[in-house]
Amino acid sequence: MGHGGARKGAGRPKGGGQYGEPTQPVRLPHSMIPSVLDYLANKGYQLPLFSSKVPAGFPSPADDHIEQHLDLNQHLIKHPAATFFVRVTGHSMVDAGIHENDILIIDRSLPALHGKIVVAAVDGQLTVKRLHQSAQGKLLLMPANPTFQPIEINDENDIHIWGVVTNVIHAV
Amino acid sequence: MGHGGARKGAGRPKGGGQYGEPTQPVRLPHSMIPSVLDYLANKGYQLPLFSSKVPAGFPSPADDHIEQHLDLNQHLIKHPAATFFVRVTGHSMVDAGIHENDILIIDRSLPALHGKIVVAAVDGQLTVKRLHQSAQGKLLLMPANPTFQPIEINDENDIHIWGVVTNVIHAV
DNA sequence: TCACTTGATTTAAGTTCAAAAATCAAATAT
DNA sequence: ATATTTGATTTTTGAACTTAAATCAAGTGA
Repeated sequence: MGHGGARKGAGRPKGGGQYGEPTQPVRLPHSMIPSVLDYLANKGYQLPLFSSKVPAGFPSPADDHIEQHLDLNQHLIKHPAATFFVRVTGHSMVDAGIHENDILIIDRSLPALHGKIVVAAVDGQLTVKRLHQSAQGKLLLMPANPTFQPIEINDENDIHIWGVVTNVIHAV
Repeated sequence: MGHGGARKGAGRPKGGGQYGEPTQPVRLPHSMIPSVLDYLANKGYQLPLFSSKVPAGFPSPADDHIEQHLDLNQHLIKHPAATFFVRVTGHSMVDAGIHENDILIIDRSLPALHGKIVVAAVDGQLTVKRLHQSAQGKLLLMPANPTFQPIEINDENDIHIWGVVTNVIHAV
């Protein structure tokens, strides 16, 4: 009558699930469940990173000669709560490699130091400018066109620096 | 003796949990649990996107005047299984806005069409080049230096196109 | 003897359950 | 009268439990 019996290898195979490894139930907020499942399906967006100086005799990225794996969010966004994006309009920063429709990654938690490219609100409008610190210690927004005067940041005018540009994302 | 009693508003407040909304147990693979918790803590990296043409009288990004929310992975990576990154070495593509140490996003599933910037393996080395299709329909990799000859892609030489560059990520 | 069916076993996956947390109100103490 | 303690209530939250899926081996029939 006995069919089967206690033995090694019987039963549903270990690691035969959809993830190929042990799982555990964790509670997720309702609104994030679809997004997390997408995140899982894409393995956390950990994609291979190659270097163009590495010999590449193997035409498939699915081999072992991979420098490392990268998640864009983790790599580009150090302070998620303090980071936002700005889509560029106009061509005022082409000399800094910033073009129309580029997406800028802005970190509000970084100090606005001399020479940094910043996003500021000037006349109620967002603008991207390079920050200069004068000899007197005053902060100036440098315009793209040198015939215009630098814009000083002080308590009188209503100019606020929103944050420092950390990366430029350009669609080719 | 009765303390408390059935009444509206008694008990632990609804939405008082760590997520402020109902939750549900979902099975996750062990290896992804830390990464998913990080993903949740950062609200799925859905960060605000502003436009620099939008009036910005409000100095805080934490207000309602936000164009939309964006997740870099979802926005930049349309085919996760076919996408990889390449870190740029050298200055051969500066005219296309590609600089040393930039990270290129490559999609292997896009057709390598005339004019596209592609990553190819030439002489066992990864290189970034613009693709040209000649009048005869031959595919050519155009070198940065015009004194060099274009490299033809055919069955004789061992040149493979790995994928099409979709975006350039540049650290300022 | 070989192919097919049936029962046992083991893991996967999702639901349910029970303990913990947080709040309100009555009871008690100051 | 005011502050503190205690019990009741409701939701959260992590773990236990149950059902389903997949595999092996013995039994059955051709």
